[in-house]
Amino acid sequence: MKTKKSKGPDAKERILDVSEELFANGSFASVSVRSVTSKAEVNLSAVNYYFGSKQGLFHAVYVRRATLMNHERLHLLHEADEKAQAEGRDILLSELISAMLTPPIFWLCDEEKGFSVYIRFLARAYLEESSDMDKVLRQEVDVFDRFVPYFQKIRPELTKEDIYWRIHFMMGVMHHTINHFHRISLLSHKACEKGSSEDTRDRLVNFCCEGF
Amino acid sequence: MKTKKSKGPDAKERILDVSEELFANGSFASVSVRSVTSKAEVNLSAVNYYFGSKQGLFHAVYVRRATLMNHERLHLLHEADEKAQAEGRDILLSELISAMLTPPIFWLCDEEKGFSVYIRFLARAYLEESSDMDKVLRQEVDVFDRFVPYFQKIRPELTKEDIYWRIHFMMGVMHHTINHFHRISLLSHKACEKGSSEDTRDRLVNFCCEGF
DNA sequence: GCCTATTCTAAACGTATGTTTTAAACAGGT
DNA sequence: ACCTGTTTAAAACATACGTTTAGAATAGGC
Repeated sequence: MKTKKSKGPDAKERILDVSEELFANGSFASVSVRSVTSKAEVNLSAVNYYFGSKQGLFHAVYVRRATLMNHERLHLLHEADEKAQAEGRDILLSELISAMLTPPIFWLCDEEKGFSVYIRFLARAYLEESSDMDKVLRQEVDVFDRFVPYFQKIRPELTKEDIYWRIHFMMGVMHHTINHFHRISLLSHKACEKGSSEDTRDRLVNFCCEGF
Repeated sequence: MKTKKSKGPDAKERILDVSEELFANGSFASVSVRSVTSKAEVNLSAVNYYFGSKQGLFHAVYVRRATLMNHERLHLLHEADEKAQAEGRDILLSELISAMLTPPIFWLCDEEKGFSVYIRFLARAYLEESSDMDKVLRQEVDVFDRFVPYFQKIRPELTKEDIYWRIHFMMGVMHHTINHFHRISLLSHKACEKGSSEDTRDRLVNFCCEGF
């Protein structure tokens, strides 16, 4: 019997928003259920009520936006593919890489929605040792598999192994860029500042294209 | 009054070894002082006795090998520089990048000593939010500064900003490779296995060279 | 207005945490 | 042997943790 909630913008959603942010800034263990519930202004037991456990909450944060992001990736891939076919040419390496990296990078720089927080959350989630995470990552792996044939088509000299390694490296650059977005200015003694999303994306895509 | 210790290979060192490993596999918060002391077979209070606090222990783990690693980097840089001068040529880009990446990557693949654990520890430490870490990273930043003029010499078309960005990306690929060393086989459906240290290093250096 | 399922609240539980304290054991130096 | 500084030991401290429980509040369906 679905009803309207009492407390404004849905307590459940508010918990997800808050924990997304906290998990983005700290490790799983360093974020307490109490810090979540107090910041979300819900009762302590709400987390266990809605998500069963702290681990369940973490999982829910991941799932909420993962599907959407991977759909965006596949959508961009599809678009680029159609455009290439229409122009009677192969898909470009930069288009492939851009399709993989643009959703997270754009989300990262998206100030308005909570997506930027999600991307930082994701990059951190990859480091959690929970055996859950491997299962959770499956979805992303499946998406990448869809890209592999395209890479092979335009770089036939590469083995599958080569391609997986390079995708692996690309994700590395990306996650690092995300996790240390704020540290580039420290490294460069303020020579570099956080630029626009396009600037960051272009630098990143460029680096990866050449590396590939 | 410096004396010989009673319990074999120095309790203090044993604590560092154990916590290095535990911090390499989990976040700061997820590692308990008790798990350290019990695995190191020392009394619970030993951590606070030797290092003042858990945070102090973490810091000590970092410091123990950081200086050595950065010395190795500078040593390789110096070697390459001398070799290039002797041959009357500019230093190669690959030599520069190799000097930065070889120490951590070789340590990573070094089965014998505890260095491999340290490298994983390091990559994780970068993500700890403690304001301490920024100070701790200064040392590495200083080393990279020594490399910048060389990059500028052989790539005069690049601005300092460009160079910092690319060093930034390189560290990203490296840390990711380290943190997800075990996951490459998951991503590739077992197509890729953890190869030799040379293989990994070469792939990595190559990717970074081209990206640069 | 009553019923039922859902949501929220407050309190408590048991355990694990980092740190401190107090005292015992120990190892040279003289 | 005695002293002194260092290291180990066991216990206790206070707090923070994730989770559970039992009951109050709430909202629609009829």
